[in-house]
Amino acid sequence: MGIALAGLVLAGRLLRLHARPPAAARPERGTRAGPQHRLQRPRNHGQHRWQPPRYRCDYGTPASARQPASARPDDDRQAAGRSVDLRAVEAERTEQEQQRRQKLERLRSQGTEPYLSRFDRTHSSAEALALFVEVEKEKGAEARTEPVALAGRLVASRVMGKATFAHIQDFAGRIQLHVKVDKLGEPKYQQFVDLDLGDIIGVRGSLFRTRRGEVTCEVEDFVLLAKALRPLPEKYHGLKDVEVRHRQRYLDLIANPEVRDVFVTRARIVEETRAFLRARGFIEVETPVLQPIAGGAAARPSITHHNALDIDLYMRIALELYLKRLIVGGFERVFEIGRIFRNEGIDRWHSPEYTMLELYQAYTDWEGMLELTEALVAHLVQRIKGSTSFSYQGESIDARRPFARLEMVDAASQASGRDLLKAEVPELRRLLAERQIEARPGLGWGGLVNELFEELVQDRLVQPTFVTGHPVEVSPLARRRSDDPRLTDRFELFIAGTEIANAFSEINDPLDQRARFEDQARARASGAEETHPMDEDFLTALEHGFPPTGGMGLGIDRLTALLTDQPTLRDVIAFPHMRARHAEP
RNA sequence: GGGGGUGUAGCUCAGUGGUAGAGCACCUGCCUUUUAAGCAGGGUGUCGAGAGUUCGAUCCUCUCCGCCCCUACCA
Repeated sequence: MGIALAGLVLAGRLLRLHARPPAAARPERGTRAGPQHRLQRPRNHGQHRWQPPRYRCDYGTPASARQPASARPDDDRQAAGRSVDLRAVEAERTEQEQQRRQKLERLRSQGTEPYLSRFDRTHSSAEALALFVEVEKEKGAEARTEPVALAGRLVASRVMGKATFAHIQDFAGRIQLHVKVDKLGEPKYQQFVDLDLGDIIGVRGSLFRTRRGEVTCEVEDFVLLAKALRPLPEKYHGLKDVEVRHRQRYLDLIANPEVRDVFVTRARIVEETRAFLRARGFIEVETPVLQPIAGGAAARPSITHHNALDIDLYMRIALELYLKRLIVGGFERVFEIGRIFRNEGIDRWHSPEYTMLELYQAYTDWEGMLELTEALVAHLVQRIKGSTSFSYQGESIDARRPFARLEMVDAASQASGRDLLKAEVPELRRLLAERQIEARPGLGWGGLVNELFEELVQDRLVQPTFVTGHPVEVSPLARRRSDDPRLTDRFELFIAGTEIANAFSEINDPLDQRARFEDQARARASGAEETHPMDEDFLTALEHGFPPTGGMGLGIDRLTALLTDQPTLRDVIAFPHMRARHAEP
């Protein structure tokens, strides 16, 4: 062990890495006791040592089925069967996994710790390539740089006897390594050859350009930082299986570098949005995710339970009602970018949890929101795409201002060949029926007009288009139009046939708001499935005085899908929800 | 929810009523500027799960499960 340790320390000095000695040499840190000590409260506070959380998560377990863990009848059986299970697990491992585990054991028995704690690299792959190009300018084609330290995942290896070419991959890209036995010496060279694809290593060496022209690190020393126990997906075709790409996104990210770009762009979109809003005087806030009433939209919520309060809570379906409470409290420009949850269907444009931007600005109205939304979207397109237009799934999208505008009722009237402002409910139902569209029960004039719009117009709105003047019936939180009480001061922004943003002049008449909630309750009673719930606490806030306010919501995931040219929302959500896989039916 | 497609080696995919193949990966050997390295040898698999038909099923039938697409609901 002593010799092995010395070798490791030597390697550590060479590479300036901070390798921890093997576990056996540092008993004080080799167990879980270390981290737990840090969680302990000071001794003079009595017996308050760290303990596991008292309440286990029994979410979803019927009360009748709950019992102490020790009382569960199958616990003993599981404990007794453990060794058998482990053998079964071992037998189920693939040959490659077994080989890698054996290799791991061999390394440990030789005194090499295959999982180190730190490696100080000097350059990323991209920085190293740039460095070489700079040096090459001065010294010409035969240039060699000073040694650099690089780290990454081994993704390709071409062993050619006494020399090996390999590639490591880091966040910035890939870089080639050249490993020669006469640089490393026989034992160390053999260790390199024994590495597996997927292992994470650190290397040190100078940079040069090969005959074929690739900038390459001539490895003088290397260290294994983390052994991979499972093989990588195929190097040429990448990982194609959509199910695996989603369930094991990390493999997708390793094997398909363009996937990383999507999530980097997603982060940039959020950052640009924040910067844009901050520059306009908006303050970012956070409001409850768990809510006693799931309001701000008409959607089915997910439900959860809080043990200490012993109340059921809903996962929020919108940010709206709490942000408005902040406006009541005197905030004049607020926004939140947060996850919301809707317990509904999943398809290419719908996800059970998604990220919404909502913002509220006092003393402005829907037209102020329209200006802001148009400016924000045009700004994001410019910043992300570097242009005023972009391509989405083969369709060219022109995001130059001003975006098109369309009155919802006008558009639906034109598409249906009838002036819907003058049409009555039976005629609207007939228009829908003629087109084999089944109108949901309980819909009135506004709901049916909205239905006609969605069926006949929405899909055709490929270019950015503001649709204005939604019916009151489908807008329980939007201010009524002064010149037509059936409509509201509202707009939605459509791009590529999908709704991206939704905004309106907020209701600041608490009595009107109460009446709207009551309308919603009536709609529910006559069969509408999703209606806005009554929220007395919110009404109380409005009754204290709510300034004229414009509000807007924007779907970050959908916008990201557009700006990254991804066909579905799943492609811009790192870990999309999927059904659990069952071994047995 | 309804319709269609799909599931075969670690990955990408062929294929057949007589228990299975290719490329990459992997294992053995050779190879010191290669790059989808190459050459020689090796198949490592509950053919998604269960039942049925059959002498025999990965293939045919039924049921179930996952995933994808369309459709319905929601944004």
